Amino acid sequence: MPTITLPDGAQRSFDAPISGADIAADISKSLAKKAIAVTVDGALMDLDTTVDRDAAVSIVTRDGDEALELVRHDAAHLLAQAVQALFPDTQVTIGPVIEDGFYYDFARKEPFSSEDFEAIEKKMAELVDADLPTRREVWPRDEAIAKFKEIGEDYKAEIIEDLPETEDIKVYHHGDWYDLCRGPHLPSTKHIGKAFKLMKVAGAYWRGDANNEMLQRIYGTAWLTEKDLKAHLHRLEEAEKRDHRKLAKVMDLFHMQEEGPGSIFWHPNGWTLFQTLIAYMRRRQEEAGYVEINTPDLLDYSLWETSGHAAKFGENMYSTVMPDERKYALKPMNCPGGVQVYNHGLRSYRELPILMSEFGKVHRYEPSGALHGMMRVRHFTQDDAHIFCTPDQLQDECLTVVDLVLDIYKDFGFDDVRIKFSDRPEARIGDDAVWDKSEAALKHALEATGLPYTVNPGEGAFYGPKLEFVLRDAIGRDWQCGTLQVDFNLPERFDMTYIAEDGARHRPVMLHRALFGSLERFTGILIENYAGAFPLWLAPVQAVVATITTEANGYAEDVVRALKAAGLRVQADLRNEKINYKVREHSNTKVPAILALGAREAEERTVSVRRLGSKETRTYALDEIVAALKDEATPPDLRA
RNA sequence: GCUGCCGUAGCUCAGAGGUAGAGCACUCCCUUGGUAAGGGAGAGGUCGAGAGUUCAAUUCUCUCCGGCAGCACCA
Repeated sequence: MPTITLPDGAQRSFDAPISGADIAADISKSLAKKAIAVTVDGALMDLDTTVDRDAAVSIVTRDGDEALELVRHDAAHLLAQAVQALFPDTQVTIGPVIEDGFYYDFARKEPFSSEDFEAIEKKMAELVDADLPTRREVWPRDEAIAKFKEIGEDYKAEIIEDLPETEDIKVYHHGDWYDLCRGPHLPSTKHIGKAFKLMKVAGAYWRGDANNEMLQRIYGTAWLTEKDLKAHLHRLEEAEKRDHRKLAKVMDLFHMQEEGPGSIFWHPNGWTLFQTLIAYMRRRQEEAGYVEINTPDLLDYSLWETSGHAAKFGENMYSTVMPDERKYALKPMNCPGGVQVYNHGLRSYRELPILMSEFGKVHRYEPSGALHGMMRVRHFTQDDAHIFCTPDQLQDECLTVVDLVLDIYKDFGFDDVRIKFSDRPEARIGDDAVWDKSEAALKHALEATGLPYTVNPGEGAFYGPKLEFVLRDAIGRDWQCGTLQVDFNLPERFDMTYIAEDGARHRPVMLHRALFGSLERFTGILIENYAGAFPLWLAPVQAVVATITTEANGYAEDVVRALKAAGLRVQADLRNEKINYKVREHSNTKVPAILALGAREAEERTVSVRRLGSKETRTYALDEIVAALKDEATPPDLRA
């Protein structure tokens, strides 16, 4: 006879197995009305689940934390039900909950278009109004396969065939319509509500495998209330305004054109930002004991065969046979170049660790569909470095890199960096003892930060484990920026050695690390992170001196000269335009400080300053504002 | 690379089987104006490229190139 324990600690005993719904009813009438599911010993289950043993039970209502996921999952079913009602020639496959919503993958010859959405949404709303009750059935495996095959749902049949023998084949009915599903689900369609919206349709491979047929995936978003839905749509709109591709146009940072797919034409403003980032990184690295090198972009293909890139990465490499009949390839990575520098001469253990950095431009023939603004390009600059050290030094070096990268991200306002740890993959080189050591070193360095991280089992490089530092863009996409990898492979392939204390040659360990990762990608992330409103030290144009009347032109030139002398990036706007016009234009292009000058300022040797994002103006003495801006424009690493 | 959508002036976009329009930007003129668009005039396009259908294609069809969304890929 079950005794159930409620979240507040209260216990209730029942004479016979009892359903979640009845437990709710036993507690209160109002709760029974609001109940949509139960958790039994922490596991979320259907409301009609029968509890036949002692357990901790809580009744889930629409106010509970679990409600949103249930609503979204039911919304996915609702979508499938509506689609099959309207387009009977459609097969269903899977429809999971994702961040902010759900999707459902359909197989149908005719493409869906977003024009179909209105009709589908209308149908979904009708099904909600119909308040179709949910009914769960457990079917014998063979019958389930036969049934789904019979009704032409081959994908469902395939899913069941692949389910473990031990798993119940659960089928959820919503009215007449039914779907294979693990559950749980809401008691009826009414509980889904109508705060959902279909967002987009796109192709997706069956079971995520590019060798399989392509299905049509319809994405939707679903929320508990209309207000939440509106807020979400508003957030999306706001995020779109931060899109670096749009802002880069407005701010005149770079452009791309057809002849160079995935290639950036840096404009003066963008290049200034790029160079500011490099200068910053160069200082940080120098301070951390790095030396900087530079190696050729184009090298004989044999080098890439030695390194293993030809075999592993060849499809992504640009290569060409020249009139001298030699085959050359543009470097897709900097590491072999760095190794050549290391190998040029004998190395002593006394030199190690060697921290060798290179701002190297790498060239990768990325799949056309992967290209995305500055985030995924075919030619990009890495703030790369290779650390050559003894196995004993490995752990300390990892730790130093992790500390450095996180400290650097802080300078750019990134506090919530996602970190991923990827360990040994199936296909790998090196014996397990070496992997044990390298994984432990990397993991220890990571854990020393105290930051949360996720593990990607088996996702490491074939030559060693890696850390990825992931930043999120304005539209919610995650991009890997920094990385730290342990490598036992290249030292082997390139026969790298150092002379140890014992006078014999030993094999060094190599760390690959990039902190920004790609300057191009990091710039894109930065634009979105700041919505273009850069802190002064990063802003390509830090101040504009705008005249109100031509009478102030002479004085404006003095002001510009004074600001330039203080090392500031400043432009004069002496155009015959009203100050309103100038303020508007320079605000739109995100100039952090507008210094307006009229007859009064010229007379008093002052400037009237308006800062981006503020409507106020303040008047300063010239010396005062020059000093203040100079101070503010000091990069974070150069501050006292 | 795959599926779908898209490609018109520097930018944002409208348009239609009879060879093109707006706003902003640009040039010139007037205006010297005090913190988010002063007024006027002018210039600017092989309608992504190629082929086909048609009396006629920028518009319809096909191929290619490029972009967007997602998938796959991604040190």
